[in-house]
Amino acid sequence: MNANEIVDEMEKLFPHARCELNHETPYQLLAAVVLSAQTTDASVNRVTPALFAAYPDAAAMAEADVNDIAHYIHSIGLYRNKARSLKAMSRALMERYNGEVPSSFNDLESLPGVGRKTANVVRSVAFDIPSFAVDTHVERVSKRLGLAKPEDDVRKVEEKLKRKIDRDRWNQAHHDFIFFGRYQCTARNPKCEDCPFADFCKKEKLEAYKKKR
DNA sequence: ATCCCGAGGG
DNA sequence: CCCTCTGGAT
Repeated sequence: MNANEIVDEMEKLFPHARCELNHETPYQLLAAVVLSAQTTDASVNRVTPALFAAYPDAAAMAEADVNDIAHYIHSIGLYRNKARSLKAMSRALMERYNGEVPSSFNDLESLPGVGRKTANVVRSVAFDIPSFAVDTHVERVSKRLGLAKPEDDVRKVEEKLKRKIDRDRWNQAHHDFIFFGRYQCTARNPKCEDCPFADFCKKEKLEAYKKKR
């Protein structure tokens, strides 16, 4: 089964795969993705309504007190770093981009608290520019399905996925991988019984590799 | 005890 | 490459 056929199967399993971070604007998506590091989307969605009611855009967040931001997002963890990032990112947006979220990868990645993964998600979801963000789910699923090698870093995984999957499918495939990873091919206790990829899965091999290092 | 749509610093 | 930041869910 080649990569495009794998994506076909994922889309049969999860026909409604999409971004699950609630947001109204590109700025709110950007902020929500920054908050989503090492946290579930459900947890982020619990804090963003009050956070965005208080600070709906870059102009408001740029003027906010970091401790006040931290109070709103405390329950999601890593809250000190994230509060600092939100304020610094928003100030940079005001100073360099007139408060608007830029669509270029380099502009996005230059923002405080915004790395490769966040920049790719914003380009894909907010601007519909073909991208492939590699997060914990995409990396795990790609390696289990043999689309990447155990020793590949996220950068290498992204390269391989882009090479193997048709460009016009990148944005949807990203969400297909996330849903598959989140609801079927979970990190712990994956549902291998009814998995269409079980016959060529590299899960055991991958765990053997991880153990001896 | 492990994992969750990571980024920055060493 | 590594480490740290961090609460909540399982």
